[in-house]
Order: sequence, then C-alpha cells, then structure tokens
Amino acid sequence: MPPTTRPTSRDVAREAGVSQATVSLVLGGKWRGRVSPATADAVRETALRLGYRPNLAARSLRLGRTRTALLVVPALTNEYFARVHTGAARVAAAHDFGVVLYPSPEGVGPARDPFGSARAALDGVIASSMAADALAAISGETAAAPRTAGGPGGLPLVMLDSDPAQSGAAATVNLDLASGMRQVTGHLAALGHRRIAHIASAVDSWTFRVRRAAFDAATRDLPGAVVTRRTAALSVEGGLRATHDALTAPGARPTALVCDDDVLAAGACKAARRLGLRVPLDVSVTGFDDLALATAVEPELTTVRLPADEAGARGMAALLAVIDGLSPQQADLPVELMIRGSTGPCPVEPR
Amino acid sequence: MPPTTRPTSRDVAREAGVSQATVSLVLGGKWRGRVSPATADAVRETALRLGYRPNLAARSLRLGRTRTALLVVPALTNEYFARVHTGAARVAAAHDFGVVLYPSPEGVGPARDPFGSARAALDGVIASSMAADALAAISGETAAAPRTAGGPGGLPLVMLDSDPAQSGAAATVNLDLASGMRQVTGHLAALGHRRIAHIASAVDSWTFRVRRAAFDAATRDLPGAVVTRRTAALSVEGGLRATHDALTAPGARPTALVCDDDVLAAGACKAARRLGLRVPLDVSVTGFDDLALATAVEPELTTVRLPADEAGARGMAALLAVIDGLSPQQADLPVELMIRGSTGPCPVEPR
DNA sequence: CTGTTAGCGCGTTCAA
DNA sequence: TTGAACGCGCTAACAG
Repeated sequence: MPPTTRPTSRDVAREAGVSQATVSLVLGGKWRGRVSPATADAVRETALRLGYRPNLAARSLRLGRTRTALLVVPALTNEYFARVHTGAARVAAAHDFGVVLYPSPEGVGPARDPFGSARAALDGVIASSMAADALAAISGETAAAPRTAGGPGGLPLVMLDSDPAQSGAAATVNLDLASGMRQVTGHLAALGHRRIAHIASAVDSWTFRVRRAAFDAATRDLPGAVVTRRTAALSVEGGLRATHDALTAPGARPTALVCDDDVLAAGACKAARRLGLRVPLDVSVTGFDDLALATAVEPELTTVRLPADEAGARGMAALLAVIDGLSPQQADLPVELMIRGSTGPCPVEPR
Repeated sequence: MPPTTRPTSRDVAREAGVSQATVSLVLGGKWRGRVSPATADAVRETALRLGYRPNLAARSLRLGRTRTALLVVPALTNEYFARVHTGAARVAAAHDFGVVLYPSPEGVGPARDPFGSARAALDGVIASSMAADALAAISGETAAAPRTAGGPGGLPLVMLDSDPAQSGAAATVNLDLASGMRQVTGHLAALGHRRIAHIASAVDSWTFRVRRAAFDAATRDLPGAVVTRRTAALSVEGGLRATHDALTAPGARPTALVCDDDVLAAGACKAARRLGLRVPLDVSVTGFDDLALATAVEPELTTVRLPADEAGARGMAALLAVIDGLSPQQADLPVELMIRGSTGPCPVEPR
C-alpha cells in the first residue's frame, strides 16, 4: 500500500496498464472513438478503486483556466449577499464553474488583497454593491500593472448593483431600484401621506445614491409633500437614532418613514414605539430588500423585494458570457413592492 | 508590448537581467546573503513595474500545498455562520492562509461535491454545525478511496459545534451550549416560571441535540416543573406554528418558551401576540445565538450569546495546528446569557 | 485505436 | 552570488 500520497493519473495509468493520456481522455469524457469501451471501463474502475481525484493545481496550470469566479461582497452578515451568492453558485455549477466568496474588508476584515486572500486562480470577478472606496481598492489593486482588460488583474469583471458608468466593468447587472422607490412613495402617497422622512443609509455606494435620487424625484412630483432626510449607520441602532431625530425634530412630525433598508426600518419601528407612536396607526414605515427580518418583526414590514438570487444568477451568466467573448444582455431586474402591516392611512390629525 | 498574457517570473527575470531562480528567491523573501541587495531591489522594482503576480496554480503544484482551507457551513443566510467565517478568515489571514466558503446544499444548493464545487486545492477542511446526513455526504465523498487521514479526501478535518465523538475529525471546537441552556432555565426558574415549553429545532444536528438534552436535564432538577416540547422548522414561520400549538394545547398554558434559536424566538413572539398574549407580561420567550435579529425585534430577546467569531478563529487555529502536525488544545468556549426584555416574572394567575 | 512527447510557471537543487 | 536544469500532475499535440 502506497503511503499517504494521493494517487496521480500516472498511478491510475500504471495500475490499469494504459498510458497517462488514455486516463486523461477517459476521465475527461472525450474518448468516444478514441479508446475502446473495455479500456475505458477498466480505467474508470481503476480510478474509482484507487480513489483518484485529479490535481486541480496541475489541471489549472496546464489549461490556463480555473473555472473559478470570485464574488466580492461588502458584507456577509447581510442575507441579501448570501442570496446573491446562492444564485451565482447555481448558475456557476450548471456550467461546471466554482464560486469563491470574498467578503471585502469591513472594519478589521481579511487581508486587503482579494487575490492574495482568496487563494485561488481566478477566471473572473463579480463585485456586488461595493462602496466607492472599497471598489477603488479592488480596481486599483494592480494599478501599477498595464491594465490590459477591464477588471482587476486584467480579469473580466461584472458589477452588480453598481454604477453602469463605472469604468472597468465588462458588464453591469442592476435592479430597478428607482422603480422600487417610486412604488414605495406612490403607495404612501395613495395612503394620504405628505410629510415623509427618508432614513438614508450613510454608506456611500451607488445603490443608496440611486435610492436617494429616486426618492427625491418621486416626492418632488408629489403636491404638498414635506420631505426631510436623516442619514443612518446601516444597523438597527443606526436606524433607531436617525429616526428618533427625524421624529423629534422641530416642525410638523413626519407621518411616514421611508428607509433605505429593512434593518434601518426595524430600527425606525423601535424608535417610533419608544416615542409612544404606534406603527402604522401614527406613523408608517417602509423598508427595502425584503430580508427575513421584514417578516420577523411586528408589524411585518412593507418593503421592496429585491431579487437577489436572480441578480447573482444574471451576474454569473454575464461573466460566463464575457469569458466566452460574448457580450451579455443587459437589463434591469424588476423589483416588487410587498405591502404588509407597517404602512397604513395617514392619521387624520397627526399633530 | 507583449499582448494580453500576464507576465511570468521568466519575464521579470529577463527584464531585470537575472535568472528565474533569483526572482523566486527575492520575491520569496529568502535572499539574505544569497543575492546582492542591489539586484534584489532591481528585481522587486521590475516585478512591480510589470505588475507581476505569481501564478497560484503553478505555485500550488510545485509546493504541494495551497495555504487554503475550506469552511463548510449549512447555510449562509444565517448570520452566525457569517461570523464564524469572519473569525476563521482573520486567523487564516494572519498565517497567510485563505478561506474558501462552501455552503452545503440546503435544498437546491450548489453541487454536491465540495471539492469539485469549491474549485480550489485544499489543505484542510473546517465543518460547522453540520447536520448528520449532510456530514455523512461529505465524509462519504471519497468513500471508495482508502481513508488515509481523518477527513474527506484524506484532508485534515476540524469540526465546529459538532459531536466530539464524531469519527474522522482531527479536532473539535465546541461551545458550552449546555451551560447556556442551564443559564436560560435558571433565569426563568428564578423568575418563577415552572410551566416551560421547549420550541426545538427540527434540524437533526448535534448542536440541537445538545440543547435538548441540556434543557431536559435542567428542567428535570426543577421542582414542580411542567415541561412540554414542540419541534419547528428553523424559520420564523416554523417557530410561529410550533408556538401556536404549544400555547393552545389542552392543559395549563406554558408561561415561558425556551427557543433553540433567535429566529424561532421571533416566531414565538409573533404567535404569542396573535393569541393576545403580551411578551413578557403573559409569557416569557428566550432565544439562542444572539443574532442581530435579537435586538431588532421588540421586545428585545433574552438570549444566549454564542461567540461565533471566536469559534471560527479557534477552529482555524486548530486546523493550522493539525496541518503543522501539532495537537490543538481543546476546550469548550463559554457562552453568555443576555437578559433583555422578552423575559419577565411568571404571571401570578396565569390561567 | 493507443502511446510518447512536450510544456504550462513555479521553487529548488546543483554546479559554476 | 548567480544560472541551468529538473519535476510537480496534467492535457494537447503528434507518432505509431
């Protein structure tokens, strides 16, 4: 019995009494008409018996491709990105690709270098919802190098939920966030709300800038609208504080709170309740994303469902297309307003 | 200018006017007294200028090691595992290791084979809180192969939050879940609760079996305790249904609900409130894990804080030790009861 | 139909 | 102090 070393294709060849090339052909599945069925069966049987598994490093080196994509996300604690990963992994698996996840450093995260840290040879990169500075760090990672192709390290790059005008991306997959924000404000307007506060994420990324712009545009067209805005750290606590400020500011109190995120909305509900306000009787609250959190809290949040899974899948499909030299189709993914219990008619005498 | 191909160490050598070996020595950092400082500087400058980055596939092939570990988790949508990853990645980065995440198929997840899907050559595996069957699927992945070392594919395996008696693991890192459950029941007992329902996870994994056993042991020693149990799918909805059943079952209604998980606890609170019961005035609820959800809901959940980050860190440290041929230290990580608003004194006339 | 050969890019050994 | 040569395991091309 050979010691702890794993069997190589050479071992299989020797054991089966054939050449290495034959083993490669058989296990590679392209032996039709090149190797006799009997030999092929013998090779497969031997490989199985020996527990042979190809050395991926050697294969990658020989092929020059790894069939591996890197998915860069700002944070893993957010369920949204977990769903993006799920979708991307599903499409990747269907094309015999792998996905390696790289949670971009938030605070004292992993090393700064995705390509050193995500210790894998990569065929392409997908980046989702990256903050401006984090994105710059990734794009600039090989700034000294001649930027041959679009992405970092000369790799094909697909951006998700990011500025389409961003340089370097071979493709961009976006959600129709503006539509989502319009649906939110439309819903609130139909309920009679006019004094609306926007609890905005303090994160400086494209996705939140779009939400802000869409909110502004939608409320601008709303006659009699009185709009305020507070920015908040992207957490329950952050949402709570910003909302407290918004609700206790001098002047007429808002009757509706439009939050950039379900997490902020959860904080908003807490703040409202601590001020003795009932949701949605005294104040309506909306979220964004439709995380599990949205239905975990009470009342359940009216929010915008983002097809995270689909975005990940589209992103991976686009990346695969780019790798194959094709130009991927581009279209914004539709979003859907989920009307639940956290919104209601504007109170008649709110003050 | 050479076309789109990335520069190799040979290119750097040629450009700097030295040999490949010199480049390797310099960039490998072990040139002290072997290469002149001037040459070393020239090599580094050239490498930077050309944007040279070593081919990881070639390096892995040559070295036989990849400095990469696989982290297998049951699901990414749970913040707990995100934190495990964070901790593991932090320790890994400090040792120049990478971490590749493999979310084990839940439902229609990625491919069944972690080693095909996580397309990377691996030095070791960490598996966290795996359900019995999922673990078997992974362990059996190379069942036909001679099981040389402990883990799958003959790789060093460290188990997190899993049965220490599990065969195949070179080390196990666990949380003191039993203590956590004792603290929960002790807390409720001190508040006067005697009729206690256990809302248990339906997932068949060691971590939940431990919680169940600890709950049973703790309540067994509680004089006058009346204990019931409902199992629930691991979701808000699942917790809601199981709790509804527990609260509407014939006989005296429980005054306290001990949930296996914060998500279940959130569902429990919803169920209680829908039955017109106030939390914690009419019924107390406890969670487990201390996810962000615990403080997002209202009232905030009394729960057991699990040091997920620390568990991941310890797991990675243990794996690195095993890889280095050392035997890692083993000790259960302490957990902490976080007393918040979802628990209160037992109502005096509960019926 | 099968076997032989060559080389992917790297790190290491040996010789100069 | 440096360069030349070798081989890790695999697959694509060619030779038999």
